[in-house]
Amino acid sequence: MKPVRTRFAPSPTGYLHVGGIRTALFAWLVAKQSPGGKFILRIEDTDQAREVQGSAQHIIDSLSWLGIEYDEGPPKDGTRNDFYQSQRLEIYQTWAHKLIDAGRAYADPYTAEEVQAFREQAQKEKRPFLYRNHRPENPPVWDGTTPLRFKSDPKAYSRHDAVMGDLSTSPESIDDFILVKSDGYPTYNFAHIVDDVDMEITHVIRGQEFLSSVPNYLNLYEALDITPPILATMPHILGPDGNKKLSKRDGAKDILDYRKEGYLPEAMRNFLASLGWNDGTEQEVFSTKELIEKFSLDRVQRSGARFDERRLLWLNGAHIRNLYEDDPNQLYRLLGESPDATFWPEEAFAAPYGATYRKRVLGLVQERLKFFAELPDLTNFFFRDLPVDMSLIDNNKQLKKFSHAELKTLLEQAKTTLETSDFSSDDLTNKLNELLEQTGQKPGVLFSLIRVATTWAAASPGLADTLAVIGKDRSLERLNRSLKALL
RNA sequence: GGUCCCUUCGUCUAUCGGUUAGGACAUCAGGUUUUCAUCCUGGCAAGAGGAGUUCGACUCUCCUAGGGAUCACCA
Repeated sequence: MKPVRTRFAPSPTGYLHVGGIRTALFAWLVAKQSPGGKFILRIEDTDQAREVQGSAQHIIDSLSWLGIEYDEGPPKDGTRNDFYQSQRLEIYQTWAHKLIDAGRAYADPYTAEEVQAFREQAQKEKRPFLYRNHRPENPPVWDGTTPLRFKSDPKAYSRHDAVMGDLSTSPESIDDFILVKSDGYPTYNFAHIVDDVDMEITHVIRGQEFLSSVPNYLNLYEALDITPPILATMPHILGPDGNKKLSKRDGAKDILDYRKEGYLPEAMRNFLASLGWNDGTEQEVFSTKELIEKFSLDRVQRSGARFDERRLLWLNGAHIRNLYEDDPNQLYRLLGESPDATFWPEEAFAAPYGATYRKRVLGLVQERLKFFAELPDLTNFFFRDLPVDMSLIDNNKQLKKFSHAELKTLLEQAKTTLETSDFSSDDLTNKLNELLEQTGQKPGVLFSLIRVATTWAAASPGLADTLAVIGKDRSLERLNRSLKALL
């Protein structure tokens, strides 16, 4: 049994979005779950016109962020090697001549306009256009200045697709497609077949857009006397609305945008895998180790899955909580390691605060953190005094029933009591309970008031914990300031 | 139009002929001494339609409808 070798073969025409990266993930999982399996990255840059500068590097960076490391492929610094199709032109030439010699390829004598005329003619007659109906009887010798076409042998096929199951097609699906363009570059249809053989690829995993071309590929494999690899066709990921496949045009995000917003690669892998795959149990949260163990192509859904970012958000939160429980320092480290930016509020690195303080803050907010970029909103009041905002009191459903004078009296009492606390979390809890008795107020009123007066934030963690972290001096300072504001 | 694929809650999905059609996200309602979140409890919510096979069909077959892919010197 040959070792498993899978590949991801994008063309460098822009960034990667979730649709493309999911295909890469699945190919990677198939390779990793097999002992000795290899995952290969190949850049399909045979269309000079569509190539976008820097996108090969961008693809490499995206895979790297997601931890989808390839065993063979382009150098990480972006220099070109044999894993760029543009560097393999001689190889395609050699194979092209094999086909010519075998009488299975011929020079296309028509101009683009002539072919177009055939096409329109067929369309007018409401008949499918097949180039092979116009196959020239005595094609000229191919000199490389015209396209080279495959001389097909149309027939029906029944085949098995690792995802889609048993498929069958009629001879109408097969035509004389172009192998080599007049600029000397091979088409995808030709190049990928040659490369997959050359690189000993065992599983070709790719998107649904290629499904209708597969009969042509099968025909070419036969002409080349090659046993086709295992073919697996992934259904498309659909955009948030409509039934169109997810595309950059419709605003599909660059996968690296998720890094910028502070999503965990682990969560992203989980999310991607769950779009169209599950293991048949009710498990939702998977570690990557589990994905490698449990993934299988035959459990991939055959219909398209709609991309729902809310699910990603939830999964990311779940993974953040797991991460923290495993090792609080791990989350802390990740927050500092982003190549894009620090996720902490700017003030978090000012003089009075150190790693210990930031870690305490993180302990209080980790369970409400969905992605790192919202950290400043969740924690800014730990690091700076927020401006007094009376609407937080006047719009509060508990507090708006009271006059400012009444609230001020309550707050005075709170201050007196809190001044006697050592500001440990436990002692604060006791003191706050005493205060409830003293004032006869409901916690809803008293705690809301103190919370707002010491943070001026719309939301915060539990009161005692929050005050303990903010500290005695600063908490009392803020109380004084709030008392002044409550005239 | 030709060829091919798909069709279970709003969304992602489970079900290998027999289930009160299950779970998760989202949403709604409660609870956990305030808020936000977490966590817990509960609610709402689905087999596109029609024939057939069968004792029995979401599951198998056919038809219809709907959706999608593709029909480039793009991948």
